[in-house]
Amino acid sequence: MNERQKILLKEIVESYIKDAHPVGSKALVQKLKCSSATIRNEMSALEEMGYLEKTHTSSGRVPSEEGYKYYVDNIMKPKELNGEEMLKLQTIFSNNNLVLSDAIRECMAIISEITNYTSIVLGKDSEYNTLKQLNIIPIDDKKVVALLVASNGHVENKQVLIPEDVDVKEVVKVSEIINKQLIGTPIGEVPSKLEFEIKPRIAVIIKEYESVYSMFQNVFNDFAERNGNVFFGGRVNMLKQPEFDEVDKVKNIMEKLEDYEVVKRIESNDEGVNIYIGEESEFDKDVTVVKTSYKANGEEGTLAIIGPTRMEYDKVVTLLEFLKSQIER
Amino acid sequence: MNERQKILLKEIVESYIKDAHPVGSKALVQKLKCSSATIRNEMSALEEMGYLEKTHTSSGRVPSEEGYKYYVDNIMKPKELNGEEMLKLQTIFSNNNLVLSDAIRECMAIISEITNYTSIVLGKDSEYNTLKQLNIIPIDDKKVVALLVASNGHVENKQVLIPEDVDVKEVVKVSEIINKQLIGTPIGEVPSKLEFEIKPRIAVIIKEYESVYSMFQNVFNDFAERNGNVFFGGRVNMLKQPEFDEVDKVKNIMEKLEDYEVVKRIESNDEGVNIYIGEESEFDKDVTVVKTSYKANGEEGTLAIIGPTRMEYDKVVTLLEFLKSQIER
DNA sequence: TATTAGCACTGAAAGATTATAAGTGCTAAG
DNA sequence: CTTAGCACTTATAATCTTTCAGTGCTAATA
Repeated sequence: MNERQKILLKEIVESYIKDAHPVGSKALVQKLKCSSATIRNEMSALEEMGYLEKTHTSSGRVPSEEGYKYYVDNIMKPKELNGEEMLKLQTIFSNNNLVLSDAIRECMAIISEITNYTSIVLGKDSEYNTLKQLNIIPIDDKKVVALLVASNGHVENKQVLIPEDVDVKEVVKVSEIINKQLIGTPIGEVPSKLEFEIKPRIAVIIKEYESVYSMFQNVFNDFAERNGNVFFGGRVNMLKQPEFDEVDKVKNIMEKLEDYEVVKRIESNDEGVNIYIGEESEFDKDVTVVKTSYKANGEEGTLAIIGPTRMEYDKVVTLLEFLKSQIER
Repeated sequence: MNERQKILLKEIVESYIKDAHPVGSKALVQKLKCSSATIRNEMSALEEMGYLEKTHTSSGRVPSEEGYKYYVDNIMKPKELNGEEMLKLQTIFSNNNLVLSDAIRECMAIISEITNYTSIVLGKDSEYNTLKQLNIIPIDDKKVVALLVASNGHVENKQVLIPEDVDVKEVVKVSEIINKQLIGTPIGEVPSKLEFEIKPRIAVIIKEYESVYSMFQNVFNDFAERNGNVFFGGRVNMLKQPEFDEVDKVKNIMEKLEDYEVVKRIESNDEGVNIYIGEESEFDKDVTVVKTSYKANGEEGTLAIIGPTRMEYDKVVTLLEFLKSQIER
């Protein structure tokens, strides 16, 4: 691709991102300093190469998925953030009462507001995240609250009814065994340890051990695959984009966002900021997902922005990179 | 309103609920056993009275807000549930591992699925709900997890950074004082007791008591006005209704659903099932909110269904009543 | 050889026109 | 009081026309 074609692609992508209208040759004579005929020639070359598309035979050009990709990989320059926005994000990190994961969520909510895209924070239990404590708090003689605290500070709580034939005291006793035995175990390994190390031990001391065991199994399973660890910011922003003007399309995307299985797949392990445009976003041909992972103080997870393919890539990438740098300080 | 007019209104409302088409006079000759001209006369009487509307001069009739209200208050009969649906809901309650609040949420999710409307469960801290326990669990020397357990089994957890100049041990000490002093205090009164009874006491033993106090204040404030107590089921269902075919309209409604202040206003204290049609729904002129309160084992809250004014009122009311009866057993 | 002016052509979008169908209200007769 | 009959209304859909923003191609030009 020659230099002029690059400039042309850049201008087309940026103009289309800006106002969602197909770009015609005349609109670019100023920028390219050549006639519209020349631009048309280059445009049709770029179309040949697969970087541009027409909405109909005589319309202006629109970037194709490939076009966006090329733009993102080879043309786009990081956009410097405006001071106000940077300040907003920094202020949150300088608030000392705020714990990292809350700060991240607040920042992503702000980024959603700034950009009008939807943001997602996907927490992850690292393999270094271990069981710190299990508390059983009796509420009445039928119900206890099980509290699980992980070494990274995450807490899961679950109310459980104790089986008819079991005494609260026995449940507490089991929890003490678990505490002695399993503290320090990586969260992922807890269920299996529970089965092979704890179950036999409680079988000895409690008659109805099956039901007690399955009660704890229940609690820990929830912990291991907990869905509570997802945060959404600006979910409604999706509805503000002109490409999502059909309720049906929005419905499809929203349904995917409600489906934990789909959202979980966004998870990233890549240090860098990655961009999934169109079909590869797995949401819709007109959707882009920008994501990166973060890691700090034992906290670990994914930051993602989801919006139209016609996205302000430079801004989003810069914002995510900036937030990431703040997190890792 | 004479008998025939009642029947007419019933048929029009039900037909419109069923397929969202304005109802013409001819379509009803079968049901009313009189000529279309007679029906037209009655229709125009009902329109005069404000129960029907036309979408344009020569269209069929559509129920007005008043029409729905009259239908709901004076005509509608509770619909008997089909066995399969009843069974689904009952099964959830017969699952013994499931705690009441979780069962309620699952049921409302199912009701959303059955009806294609959106469901909301709004928990409420009753005045009988008291502080059961405060745990401080040190994560590292800068961070602790504060766990608050209420007498109804609800748990709130918050990670907090301890102020620079304060030692973890002091924080734990304060938590012990709070535990001794405040257990059994209704949640709503905790913040003020904290200020007037606890603050003076910790001032004596800790130098930097201001920052420790504000830390706890922070934690308890969150507990008192916690937003985590809202559950949504079938949020996307809104998008399936033909009256919500404009993205803009959907956007407005969705924005309100995201706004805790608005959602909180749904809260009901009424034993019965109440229906708020159109403007009085506070969401949109085409939205209806059906809601009722529940109370059982110290759990208390509101069940609400939100959908189009063109709602299957009989079914929704029956479902809510059935669920309520299950809860209160 | 690369650029550009010129021009015929294309298709979407918007407006005008018409036909159709589903409904109404009103009148007059049963 | 009910109903048949009919003129009238309006949305909806289909067809046609115009306009306009764009194209691609050709031939002339630097």
